[in-house]
Amino acid sequence: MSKKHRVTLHEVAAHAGVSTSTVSLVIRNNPRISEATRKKVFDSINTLGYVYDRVAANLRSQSSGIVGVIVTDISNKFISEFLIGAQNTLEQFGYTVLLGTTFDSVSKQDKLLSTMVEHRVDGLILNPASKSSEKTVKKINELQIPIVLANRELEDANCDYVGIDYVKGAYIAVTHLLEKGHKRIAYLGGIKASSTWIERMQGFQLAYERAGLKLDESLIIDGPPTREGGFDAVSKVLQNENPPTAIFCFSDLVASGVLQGLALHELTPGVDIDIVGFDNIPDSEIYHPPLTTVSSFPRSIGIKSANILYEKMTKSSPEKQRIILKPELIIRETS
Amino acid sequence: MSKKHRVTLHEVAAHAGVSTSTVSLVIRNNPRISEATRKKVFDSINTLGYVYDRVAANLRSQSSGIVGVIVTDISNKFISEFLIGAQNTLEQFGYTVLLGTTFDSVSKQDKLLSTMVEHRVDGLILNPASKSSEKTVKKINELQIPIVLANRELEDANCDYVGIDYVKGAYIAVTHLLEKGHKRIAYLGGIKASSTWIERMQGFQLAYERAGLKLDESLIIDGPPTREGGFDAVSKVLQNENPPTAIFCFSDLVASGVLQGLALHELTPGVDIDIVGFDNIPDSEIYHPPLTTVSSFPRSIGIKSANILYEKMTKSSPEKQRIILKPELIIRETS
DNA sequence: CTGAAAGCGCTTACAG
DNA sequence: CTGAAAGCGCTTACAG
Repeated sequence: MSKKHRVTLHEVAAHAGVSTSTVSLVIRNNPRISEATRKKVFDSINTLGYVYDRVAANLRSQSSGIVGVIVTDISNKFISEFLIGAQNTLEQFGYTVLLGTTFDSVSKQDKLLSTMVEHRVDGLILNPASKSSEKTVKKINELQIPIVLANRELEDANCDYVGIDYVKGAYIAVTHLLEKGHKRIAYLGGIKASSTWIERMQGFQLAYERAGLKLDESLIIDGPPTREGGFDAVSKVLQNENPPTAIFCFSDLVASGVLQGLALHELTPGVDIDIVGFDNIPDSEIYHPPLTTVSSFPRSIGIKSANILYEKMTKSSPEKQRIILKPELIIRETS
Repeated sequence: MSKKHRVTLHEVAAHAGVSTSTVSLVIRNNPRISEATRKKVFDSINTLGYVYDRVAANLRSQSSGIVGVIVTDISNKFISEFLIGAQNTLEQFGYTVLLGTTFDSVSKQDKLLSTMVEHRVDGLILNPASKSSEKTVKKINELQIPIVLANRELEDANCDYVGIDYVKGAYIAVTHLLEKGHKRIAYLGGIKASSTWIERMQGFQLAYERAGLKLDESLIIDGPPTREGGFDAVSKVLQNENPPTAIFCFSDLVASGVLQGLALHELTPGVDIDIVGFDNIPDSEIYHPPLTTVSSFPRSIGIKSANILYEKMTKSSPEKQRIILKPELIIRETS
């Protein structure tokens, strides 16, 4: 093993006494090579310490074996679970994952999209930033590679999509609160411009309509889909002259901030005020107190996204797919 | 914009009426190209919709612009925070991150290491699997690329390292419990073979020694560094004929499982039994009840790791570095 | 079942 | 300040 020089196919071929084509075929397990030759080549590979150069292979074969996955925030458990599902599935198919995190910034997202294309990714799974604009959609539609959107749908984007039914999720959560007798329910956190926020809002309204109630706009406070966002939103809504008796949170992460804020005001969730989250992240179970929430299925979304992408990358004319998973209500101690 | 064909440097050169070398230099912002030529070339790039092909560039220039980051578990908040730090820093330096998750499996780690090298990553940040063996170390030492280890040190590995002082962290946690009058303290979770477990054990022992106490091996139960691991360990230790009055947990994640297990036995943390975690992940603050824990600094570790790796990738003969961050005790309600 | 030759799309000296 | 030519390390038809 030399220090700087990388062993090439040529050298392996020379050492084994065959042609480079043969070595290439052996490496890729092509069955039309005889067992004897195969063994000879593998011996040479081992003694020379040859390392396959995918960069060269990719240039020649015009595919990279790399899939880009762009998400908004890996420290959000929902997203990290989603990522695990996508990554595991992709790796099983033999792909490697190039990860990008946008922190919900559209400009960062644009940059990542460009970088990934320059790296010739074979496909892309995108969990779009909340404020993705028409410009983003245009860019995505111009991309010449398979792409699937996850968790958040983009209007007019010509892509496959995997997500959950946020309308229904919000509907069951709010209906649960209404059935408990609440008439003033707040909706806290999440970016108003995003499809995920809008769809929850639709479910929220639907539940109100069916109950024959009118909603109070002053109880709807949007903000970043983070713990801080939840903390700020609850602080604001508690200053309302007629404060809510229950809160529907955009996500469990937002709910965690809401719980923090309530503790500060010495309000006990489930007693003084009812709270419902969204996502059912594992930690919601050990929040203080354990959080009632809507269960979505991030890992399944990741797996499904990867499967669809794989089909798009390998089949010639796959059908466009749109998969919507059904949510469930998990009742714990905050309601 | 044609549908299948990718525009090449050649075509841009022809369109702009210059040579490919010139286009190449323009793209890479080489200052020795005149402003006029530069503009002409950029115009052609835009009208043709040219996309830079890094795969080709990388093959020729023998560097990929990609850094591999291999971690044990992105759904662990400590790790995801670490990743954010590393990734942000690396991206600022212009690198793209190829992510690998081992789920603490050594064989998966081996495979990922190979894949990354085949993709010609320029450098590697490795958060080693708990049971990484001598074989792993040998493999790492043979790698011809810069590599920095994070969070867990590997004996005899010839690498830079960034982590925190686990001995001291465990020492301050256990001393805190001893000062509260506890004499039977359990140590739950974590893999016995890993440096992170061993170092905490050393701190644990040191605290006991200074207090003039002898430790009881039956209160030391190792296991996977996960919530499930914590749950299982606490279930076991509670069956001890002389159960502990306090528990030092390998990590906050383990502590979350311990809290779950205690709830099942109707023991109230901070009242019936004291608990201390390790990591100070954001959620520990809203655990039920809020967890006393040792604060480590995952994001800083990520940032430091990336900085050191960058130096190694760019400087010719950097000094070997070993950075150990100091932990702090955060007292909340479980003790 | 195996080999000789061309080429993927860039960058790199080198020449002018 | 710019161009012609070689080459990075593979894979891909094609021929035998």
